[in-house]
Amino acid sequence: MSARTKRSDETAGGYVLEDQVGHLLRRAHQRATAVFQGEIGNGQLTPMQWAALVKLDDEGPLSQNHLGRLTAMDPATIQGVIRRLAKRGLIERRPDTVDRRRSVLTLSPSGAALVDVLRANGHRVSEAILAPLGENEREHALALLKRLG
Amino acid sequence: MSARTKRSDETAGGYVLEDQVGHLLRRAHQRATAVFQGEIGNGQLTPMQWAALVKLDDEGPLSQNHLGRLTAMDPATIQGVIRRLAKRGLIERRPDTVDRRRSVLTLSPSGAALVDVLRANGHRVSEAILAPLGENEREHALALLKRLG
DNA sequence: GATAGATTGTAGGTACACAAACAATCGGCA
DNA sequence: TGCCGATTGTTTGTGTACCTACAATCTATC
Repeated sequence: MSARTKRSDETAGGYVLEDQVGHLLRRAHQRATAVFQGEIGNGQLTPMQWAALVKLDDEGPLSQNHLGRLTAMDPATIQGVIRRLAKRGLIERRPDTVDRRRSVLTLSPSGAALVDVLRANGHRVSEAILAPLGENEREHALALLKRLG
Repeated sequence: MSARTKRSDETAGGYVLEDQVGHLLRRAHQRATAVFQGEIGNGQLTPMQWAALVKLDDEGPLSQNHLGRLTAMDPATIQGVIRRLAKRGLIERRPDTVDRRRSVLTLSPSGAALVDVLRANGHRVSEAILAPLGENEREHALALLKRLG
């Protein structure tokens, strides 16, 4: 194999990059984040930061690792996300009086206000990502993705 | 809204993070890369590096940017991928005699050998990622993902 | 043949993503 | 009470991923 005989010349059963789930998932995710940047209405905000803000708004005060689990982020990853959000004043951290390992996270007033304003844009983001699919296919796509997660 | 009234208490139409395509795509992609690392059989190799190697094997010598386009990578991103693969001796770069801006990439003998050996594992990776779905759903899922990319 | 515009590769900066290793702290159990 | 294992958060290191800006080079057009 390799180099001389092109894959496209071969019969079925070949490994075609464009047909692999992993590659397709990566490309779809790529486009999804690009759409997010264009539609969320706040150039600073990334998808992860948005997820953290929304979850904090929905669930109320949480520890850092707990928020990470709810948003599917590594402890090392959520740490950076929180640091950047705190630096911008959207999140406040205070030590937990009961468990001295933890710091409790809450949305700042401006953080909560931002979430309220941008929630509508969040719906627009999801619609734009799903735009290539018909109305019936969207529910089906979501169901399949949930099983693949 | 925000903080006091939990989203989960509200009626339909709320913005639930777990139901957003972007979030689901991110989680599915997350799992896909984890499965890759476990099944590809080479601890060093990442999904992007694998994509670059396979495409080079399929298409023969290519310029760096061209390879990036074929694998859906930014010029700045493919640059790093190529640098690491070249450092490990899996890819060779030589200046293009015709267009002096370009450098032509080829698989080294060991790079080509690696692709040959691991192609079978590539199929195993894709199957493992799709394992949660039934036989009929897989084709449908691939088709939907192609339209979302 | 000169020049404007596009393309190629590089560099610096920011932001995920995860593994590995670590100190501080908590919880349960002897 | 004392200790061991688990949890919390941090740090370091590597690898995507994209933006902006840039120098070198090519191409199309005049």
